[in-house]
Amino acid sequence: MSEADTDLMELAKRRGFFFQASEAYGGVAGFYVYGPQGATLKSNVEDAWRDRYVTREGHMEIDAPTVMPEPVFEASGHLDTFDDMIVECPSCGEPHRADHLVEGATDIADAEALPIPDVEALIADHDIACPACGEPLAGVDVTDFNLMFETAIGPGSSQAGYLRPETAQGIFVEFSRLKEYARNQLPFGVAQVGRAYRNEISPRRGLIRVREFTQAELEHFVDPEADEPPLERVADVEVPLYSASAQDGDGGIETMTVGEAVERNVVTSDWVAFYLGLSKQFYERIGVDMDRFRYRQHLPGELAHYASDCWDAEAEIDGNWIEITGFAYRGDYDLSKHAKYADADFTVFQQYDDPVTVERAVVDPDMSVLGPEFGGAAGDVAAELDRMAAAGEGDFDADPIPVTVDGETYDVPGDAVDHRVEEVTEAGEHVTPHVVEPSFGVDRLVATVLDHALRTDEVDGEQRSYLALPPEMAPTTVGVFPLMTKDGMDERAKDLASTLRQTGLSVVYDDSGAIGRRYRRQDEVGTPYGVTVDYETLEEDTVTLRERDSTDQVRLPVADLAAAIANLRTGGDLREWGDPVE
RNA sequence: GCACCGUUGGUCCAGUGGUAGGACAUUGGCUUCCCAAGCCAAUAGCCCGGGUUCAAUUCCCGGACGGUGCACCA
Repeated sequence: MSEADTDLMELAKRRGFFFQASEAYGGVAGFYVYGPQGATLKSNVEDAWRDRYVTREGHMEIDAPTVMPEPVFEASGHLDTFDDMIVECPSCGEPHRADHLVEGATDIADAEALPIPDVEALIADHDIACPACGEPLAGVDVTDFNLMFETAIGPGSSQAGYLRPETAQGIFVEFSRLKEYARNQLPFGVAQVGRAYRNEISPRRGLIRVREFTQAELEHFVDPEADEPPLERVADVEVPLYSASAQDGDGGIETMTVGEAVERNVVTSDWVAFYLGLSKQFYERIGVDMDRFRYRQHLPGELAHYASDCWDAEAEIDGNWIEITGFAYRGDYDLSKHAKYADADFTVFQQYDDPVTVERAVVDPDMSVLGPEFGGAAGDVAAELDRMAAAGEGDFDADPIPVTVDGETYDVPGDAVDHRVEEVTEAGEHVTPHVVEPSFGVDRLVATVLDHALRTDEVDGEQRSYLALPPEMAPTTVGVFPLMTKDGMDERAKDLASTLRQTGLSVVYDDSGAIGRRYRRQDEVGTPYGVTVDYETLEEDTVTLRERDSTDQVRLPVADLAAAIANLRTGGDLREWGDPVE
């Protein structure tokens, strides 16, 4: 842990950005509280995200429950793939993936699918030993460790539920309603900002790996055949790319435009490329240092069970690269899985430009004949006839027509089956949309923004540490101080603070201690502007306005203050608003 | 989950088998100050459980939490 990291943790705790939860009861690993500064900062980051990915892109936002019933996660694959079979060596204590050990010792390719008793038996039968120390593992319990938090829904013999491990499932599950709201038009995007939960084996490094966290996810549903991303909007955006091949070889980060990345096929999915470009602008806006930022492609073995191409946005914190966003092309994996398990429609009907006419074989079996003839099997026979016709199988000119169901052959009288080829006009088709998913870890964004904002410098020979947060992100926008608490300066300053608050600004009033100390206090929590009421204010209605990063000050009329601050927030120049002080 | 190290006012640290001290911060007063000034005062602490002991914040064991390494991270 470096000095900078320690400094940041200390600052975060002392000034109320974030701290360990439930410390009064000894604390619990992987849970954090955002304090008064941190909660506002986080909310500012979320607002900027909403503005970028929902408002400006014309997508919709929903807010789904964090608890969902078990079948959701059977469908999503999280029950199977999100849990690990652990066997712990009784001798050296090393935990191992039991299924991996079995796969290594046998021909079984997918031991994870086996029940635990079978895996335990296989370990005994094959004399599997601990890879670390050689101790035989026969007879040692294999335990399931699922990274999802389980809960019970309702009292008594309630149904099992889980805290969602990603917000995305709350969107996929509600797809059929959501597509209705999108008036059955692809493409459309659904966003969600909310909590997700993973029972991490080993939470680490402050906000970086926690058990309860906030995600901001966008699920962009597109027609894989017809929809193209508006690449021209981001074609000229330069992005630092760290490709899989560069990671394999000795290559490094290569900066190129999005257009070039697509051209050279460095990023294979155009949709992913589009979001890499769009998102870079977002990161810059919230204060991520672009010198400590890169897009890294997942290595083939690293891909999630649902993803075909995946890039992570990574930020360097304290010498380590951490994932702050995953950009995945999830294909139709999720919607197809839910379609299989759930009782709803996970497709969108796409109308053709012009209806097409196709020839289709249809059968119309006479059930008044099949029924008495085959009894209970009649329904299955009819279904099989249907299938045969659609597949172009079987000989419908024969009499009788042989139909095989469950290994038994039924002779269907030829005149009981009306078989013909019809011309059918189709206006469109049901398409399972593909999903492009930018998935942001909000807590990691906050951690990055703080880490990248922390500065130290010297003012008039005194050390100063401050957070160079973008004004839009800063928890407080302006501090108002009376130079002294006498001759009415404090009253005047309180009035001014109140007036500024009415304009919607986040304002702090402080009259404690010397003026310099008050500037430092606000510097430390990243407040970008400071206003000081002095004797001249009382006489001439002017104040000094101070900028955090430069500590420069100008004097300007009180009447101009709100406009000046609004202008500075959007990149204005302090010196255009008044004469420099000293 | 394993291993090593750590845990003392709000924060960062020092220290002790007889329950503790500093720095910074905070609050009040003096000072009336435009970049952490000075003086006075106040507030505030030994992670939890068990053991050894007349006595444990200190020693021993266990736990929780934190850091690091390994494993894990769909």
